[in-house]
Amino acid sequence: MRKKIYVHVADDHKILIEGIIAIIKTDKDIEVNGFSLNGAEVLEWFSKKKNKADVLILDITMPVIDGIEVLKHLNKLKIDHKTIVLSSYDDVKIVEEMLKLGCLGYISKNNAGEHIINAIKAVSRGEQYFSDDIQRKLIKSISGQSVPEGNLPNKFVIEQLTDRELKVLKLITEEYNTTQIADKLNIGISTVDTYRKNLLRKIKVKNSVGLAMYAVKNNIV
Amino acid sequence: MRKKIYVHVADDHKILIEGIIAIIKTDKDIEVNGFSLNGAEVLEWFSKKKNKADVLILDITMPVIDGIEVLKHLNKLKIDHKTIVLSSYDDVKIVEEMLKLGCLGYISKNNAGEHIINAIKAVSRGEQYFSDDIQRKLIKSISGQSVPEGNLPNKFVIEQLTDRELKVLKLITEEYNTTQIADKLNIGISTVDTYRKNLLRKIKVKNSVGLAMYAVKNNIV
DNA sequence: GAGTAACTCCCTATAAATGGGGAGCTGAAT
DNA sequence: ATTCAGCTCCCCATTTATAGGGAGTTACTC
Repeated sequence: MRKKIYVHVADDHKILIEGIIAIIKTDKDIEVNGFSLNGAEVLEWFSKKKNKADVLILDITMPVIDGIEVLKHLNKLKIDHKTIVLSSYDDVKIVEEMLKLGCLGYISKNNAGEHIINAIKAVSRGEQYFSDDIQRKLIKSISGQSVPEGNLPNKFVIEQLTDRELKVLKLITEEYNTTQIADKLNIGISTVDTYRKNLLRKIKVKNSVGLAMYAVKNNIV
Repeated sequence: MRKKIYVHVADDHKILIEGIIAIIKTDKDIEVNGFSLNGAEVLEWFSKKKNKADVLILDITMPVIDGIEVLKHLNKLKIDHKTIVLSSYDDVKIVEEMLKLGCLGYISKNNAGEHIINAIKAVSRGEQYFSDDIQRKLIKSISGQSVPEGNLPNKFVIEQLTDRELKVLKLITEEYNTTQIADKLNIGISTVDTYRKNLLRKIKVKNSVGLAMYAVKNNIV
């Protein structure tokens, strides 16, 4: 019998983790030996030497630290990882960004079930694995638009947001306008304006709607 | 041996459906005999007479028709249902709205795994079932703020959006401004203004950020 | 003690969004 | 044949957001 493959699962929805565990149980070569509910837990788990997983299944949108940041930190900490990204956002740019960060597999949540076992086995051998729909999108992107090589990544390189900026961002997503936010935080309108300007610059979006979308996608709200 | 409980699962993420099926498989009294990936499919399934499920497990946020609308339609069509709502939004107001629409159980996705079997058995007997965190929130809401009885529901009673309104809504979430939307749709700026006004009125939010938040929460984007 | 980051506020000016109304046209349904 | 919903566009007026800049305070680090 061949060596067991140990898997760590990270997703902020426990039901999804449990589902994956249940699916993986059907294959006796694979075993889930750890899971995390947010990015910080992943890093903590992997930084403990006694813990070891052959494959990391990683959701992108998680609270505290998101999947993108997790990969960056793992790389920075020189922690070897074979990561499968599990995502509801099938934006090609994000796929490419994750690939640059060293993930080996990318599966859309829409059809993860049929792919997850094969994906784990493939990446544990060091191979790449993408679910059908991701493959289609990647091919379309490459063939169709010949992917503008240089200008993808920095959309995701967000400067750290300060406490105040985060508070303002949260209130923006709750549909408050500048005056109301100023009232709620007991600061001046100009100050809120400044924070919004900082947010727009840092997150690189065009307007408050963009801020809100960023907040949702990154579980800040 | 007692009679088997048949379950229909509705969620737009197939992996979640598969996870639930895998979990339910561990109990031999329960069997999943159908699933849907959106609200329209649920209604279609239940309106066919040969199909029958004792329990419907229903996600709130689904494309085409969301969980709230599904319950309304089931009620309108006089289709008997024992529904467990499965949700990531633990807003008490939504829980109460769903209860008014006749759902028997309400489980947060965060701890669905440990609850789902018991919840199915409970509601199949006609009992109510809520996961711990939902119970806590309901109690807190009732005891703490003595729930303003009358003013909850209509936040969720959304008039049907037209094709054009949906297109505009989608473009708003993509950070386009009125002029750019007008260009993209080859219509006048005033027209886009009209659609935005209609959207604000129908969805009952204060600004475009509110529209964007509604759109993500309802998987319109 | 100089530097820096975060927090705070201000000015000016333009662009955009919001709120209220009205109104014509079309195609499908009763 | 009329009604009605959806699509389209317009008017007016006001509020808000966006964009560019500057600048003072604290608090913490090197």
